[in-house]
Amino acid sequence: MSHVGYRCLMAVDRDQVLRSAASLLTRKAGSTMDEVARAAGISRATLHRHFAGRDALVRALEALGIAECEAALEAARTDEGPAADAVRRLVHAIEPSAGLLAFLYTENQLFEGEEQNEGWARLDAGLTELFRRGQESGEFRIDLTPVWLTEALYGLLASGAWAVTEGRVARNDFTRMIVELLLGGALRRAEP
Amino acid sequence: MSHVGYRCLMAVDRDQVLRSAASLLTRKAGSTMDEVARAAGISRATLHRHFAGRDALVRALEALGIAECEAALEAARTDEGPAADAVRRLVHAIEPSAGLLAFLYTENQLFEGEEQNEGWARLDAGLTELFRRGQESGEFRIDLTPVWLTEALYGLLASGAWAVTEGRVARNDFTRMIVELLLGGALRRAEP
DNA sequence: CCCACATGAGACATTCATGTCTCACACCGG
DNA sequence: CCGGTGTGAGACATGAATGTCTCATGTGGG
Repeated sequence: MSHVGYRCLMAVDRDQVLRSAASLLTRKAGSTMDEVARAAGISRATLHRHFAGRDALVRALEALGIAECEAALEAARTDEGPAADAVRRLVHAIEPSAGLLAFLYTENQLFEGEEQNEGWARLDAGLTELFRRGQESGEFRIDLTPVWLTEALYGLLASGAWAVTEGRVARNDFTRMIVELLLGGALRRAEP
Repeated sequence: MSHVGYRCLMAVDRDQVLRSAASLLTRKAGSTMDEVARAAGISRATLHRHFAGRDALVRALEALGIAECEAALEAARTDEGPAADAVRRLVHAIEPSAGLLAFLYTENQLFEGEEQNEGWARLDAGLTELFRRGQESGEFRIDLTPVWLTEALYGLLASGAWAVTEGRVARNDFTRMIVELLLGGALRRAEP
């Protein structure tokens, strides 16, 4: 009856279900609750015992995505060293979460309501601060606003994840492609 | 009874309805057929007389988006002059369609089916060719594949349109922000 | 051995968007 | 004035996904 006993008896951990759902919805955003359940190897009833409904599931995925991104932001130590290197570390750390991020990016349900998770605001603030620091240190150009650079990074992460799942970009090139484009742009540099 | 008479008597042109739907769905992707109808100033019945169903409407919007992008690709004359200038002309020409493009970008229904509009393939080919030309002329770096640059451009257009509607980026900065980031990147150049 | 408990399977009601239909009305040309 | 025609309003059926419920089953611990 104890909580410990309860959790240990669960055939599938709630977190496992969440990961499975993230994996499936990343590939097929319109999946049914039934499909999500089957993908996790459980029944629809059990899925409902973990998440009250589809909305709750999506919200949980949102929280998971935010948590992973915040962990990546933390792990990348974006306040240390050159900003360009920090961006590289950050993208590399976010890479495993890029698929989930892309899914959340297209789940407009999350943003249509008036109240949106404050986690996004914290993430935005962290990223924006990184770009602002890079501008202040003279590494980044100042004619592109930190806010836009943040938005652009989200967009590149999403399209990068999409391009990988579609097989148009090699999985191993993900981080490099994004970082090189975001920082260096497409133009050939004069001389290294 | 003639076709001419039929069309002239329509209070609202089918194209107007399509534009209105594009405008609404760009802002609220999950809008109902009823909302789309009301936004166009017509009844749901009339909307169904124009488009057999929601699927048909989305397909029509897809065709519209493709047509607009192809027109922009044409107008930008991407096979003339420096590739960088061509990219700038192209983004500028696509700007009015960016919102619609962003909507289609998130409408995964369009890509889940096995058969997808060949217009996208033509667009991809045109964009990829532009980037390839830029690489060949020595303007663009060769370590970023033309396919990735194409995908990245889509992503930047979508996130740019989104950022503008959210008020995070000034509407007038749309083209410049995208082009400058795509071509020049965030790093401060050594010297102009 | 027995009990507690999580689970799977399935039935069931509900909700919502959609698709279809009818009918009355306004308008326009003859 | 009158018939044709497009339209709006609304009723109605449909289908899909969802949310809720019950019950049988298996398993693990006491």
